[in-house]
Amino acid sequence: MPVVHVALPVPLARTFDYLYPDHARPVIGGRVRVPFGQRNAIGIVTGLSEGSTLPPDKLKTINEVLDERSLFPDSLWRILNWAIGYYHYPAGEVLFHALPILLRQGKAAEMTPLWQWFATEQGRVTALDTLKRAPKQQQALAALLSGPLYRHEVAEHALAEGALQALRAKGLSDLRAARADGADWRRDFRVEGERLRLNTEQATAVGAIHGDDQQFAVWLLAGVTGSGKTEVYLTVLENILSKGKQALILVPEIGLTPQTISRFRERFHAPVDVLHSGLNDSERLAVWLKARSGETAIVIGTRSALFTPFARLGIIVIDEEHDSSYKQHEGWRYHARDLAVFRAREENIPIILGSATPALESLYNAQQKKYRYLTLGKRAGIARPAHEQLQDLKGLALTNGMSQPLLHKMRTHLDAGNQVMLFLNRRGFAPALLCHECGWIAECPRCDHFYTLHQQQRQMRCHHCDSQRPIPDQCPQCGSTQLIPVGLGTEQLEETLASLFPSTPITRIDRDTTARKGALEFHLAQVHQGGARILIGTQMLAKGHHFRDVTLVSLLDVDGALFSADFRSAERFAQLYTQVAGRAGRAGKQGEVFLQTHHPDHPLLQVLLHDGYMAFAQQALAERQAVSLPPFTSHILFRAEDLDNRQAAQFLERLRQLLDASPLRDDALWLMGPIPALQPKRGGRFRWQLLLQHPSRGQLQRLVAASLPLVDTLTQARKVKWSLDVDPIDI
DNA sequence: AGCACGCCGACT
DNA sequence: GTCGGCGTGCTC
Repeated sequence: MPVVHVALPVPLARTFDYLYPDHARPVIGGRVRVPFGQRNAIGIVTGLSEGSTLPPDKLKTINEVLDERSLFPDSLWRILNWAIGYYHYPAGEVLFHALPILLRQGKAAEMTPLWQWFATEQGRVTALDTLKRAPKQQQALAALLSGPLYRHEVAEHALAEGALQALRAKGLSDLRAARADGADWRRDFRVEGERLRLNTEQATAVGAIHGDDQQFAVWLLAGVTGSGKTEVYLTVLENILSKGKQALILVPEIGLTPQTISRFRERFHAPVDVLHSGLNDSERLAVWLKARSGETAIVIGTRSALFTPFARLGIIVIDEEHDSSYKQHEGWRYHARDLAVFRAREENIPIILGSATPALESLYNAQQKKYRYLTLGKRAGIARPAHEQLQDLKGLALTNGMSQPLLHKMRTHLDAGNQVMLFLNRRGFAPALLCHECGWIAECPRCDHFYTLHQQQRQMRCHHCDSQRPIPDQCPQCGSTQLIPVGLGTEQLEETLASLFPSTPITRIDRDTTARKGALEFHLAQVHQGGARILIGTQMLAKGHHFRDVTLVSLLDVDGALFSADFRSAERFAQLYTQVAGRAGRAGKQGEVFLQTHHPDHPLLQVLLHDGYMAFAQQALAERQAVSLPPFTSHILFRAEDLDNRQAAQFLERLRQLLDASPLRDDALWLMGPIPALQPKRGGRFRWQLLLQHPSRGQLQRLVAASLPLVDTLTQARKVKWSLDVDPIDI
């Protein structure tokens, strides 16, 4: 009895067997509609076989076959199936994750016609003057006279749908379904726009990649900020695209700037598609289809763009490869950079990992000769490296977190007509609200975490669970009205600076000021136009934004970043610092970086400042090796949470016993836990974790793979919410 | 994840 | 007497 194995989007490791339908032929990698419990579900066929382990009378029949061919090119199919095993995540969830929403819902995997506005015959002969009383319609008709306009482009042309509808009512315009032009870009591909002249290092890098760009190779391109990595990508792409092959560019979540996109668009006479958060579901599907058919040449996108199918993929570029947004933080916790390397191998194409501050893992791989190392050490153009100054805060009076020397520096730079950028990694007004009489502190009951005071919104907010409460007038414990904010956040910093520099415009960029769509772009534009002279921001501000007139950059709270329980915090700080330092003083102006700390002698700071990121990285790698941390060992982290603060720990304890008892367990395995998570309570749930560490990734994988089927037999498994994180980056 | 079944508390 | 709370179990 031949059956079809189907993966369904449910958190279950197994697939389900179905009988063939009468008139259609299911294919591996294609979707089917099947009865599942009481409902109908869409599944993906993972295999066809001659029989099932279940008796035939238990099997149901496939209702409908949705695809005549696989939705996944072979290489993508192999990667996803490998990832199911590596991340120990249910097949259905992984496969569905890799599809656009509309395909998950069962929509056809074919181009839907795009609606296009055009001027009717009557519209074309009508004099524009007759629409004098309706300027919007006049504008719209004028636009149509120069050519038809896709409906989704209406807003981009600053036109209104309403005006076009009004024209239609007058018989001057109409809508028609149009296929997007299916012209083959390869026929008239050419490089256009202004090519920058490459310096020696850039030319060497391009030459090396160019010389070996027809097969798998991982290139780690370590280029200091401003050294022209993008120009290297563009030049390498010329060769790939001219052979008719496509390119995939991954960028971090907030690195998707209009400037980056336009550089790709301007350089090549070829279609460039961007997968950004502003797209709706059908636009995403359109990009997916165009990439699969080979109709688009370049796809630029964030993490999930990795799963785009391509007809002829020729290269992958991961920009800012160290960025933590490449790691998915919930559900299927894949790392897009790691999967991209795997994909490049499967496709037998080159991949470029670019960063000014490569991840220690990547540098280690380069040392192991798995990656080929290219370096760009010179800042392109006339920019000079920034001066660095460590300010010892011990014994100094602080004005809301700022020392006198810093304020003095700020004045000097502002007086010279330049901009100043201040980093403080704490949004809100103050991180706590305290009663002056009795010492009571406002705490979120669901997280046991202090509420952050947000004065503008007149609220206290918990930054862990996002709950909010009004600011109390009185202490609930003693009734005192003397409630005082403790500590410093960006909101308060802005207020303080506004009184210290009353005539200087200030812009604050953090999650609170950029929550509204387009708000970030608005603030950035304001800074670029010089409308803001002091910039205050959290880490958000560090990534990818280049401001020409910023000459002073300051990290106000270095110590907060330096002393943390997470062994990766030093690496992250070094990356932030290096990125930030690179922001100061471009365009020929001398930049300065000003660090405030109580520990100016900290060895990490010393190495970082005197010898730079790469020297720091060498030292950090040596330390990791000495204490057997990644990349010298491999981690798998089990997390569990409960409501009573008993079950999660119990579950992990039983899991630990189970792992200890496994025949695959060896002496090299190091088990840590169960211990409370770094954030032990969140949203009313108690969180625990169990860390597995092993020098051999393969051994660790085999142990976990063999033990997981037994986890479901633990009685606590259903009572707690548990998950597994392979190669966790926040422990 | 959904969805049904099932067995105990506050309502017309 | 019923509506509905969410614990438990199953989905080819």
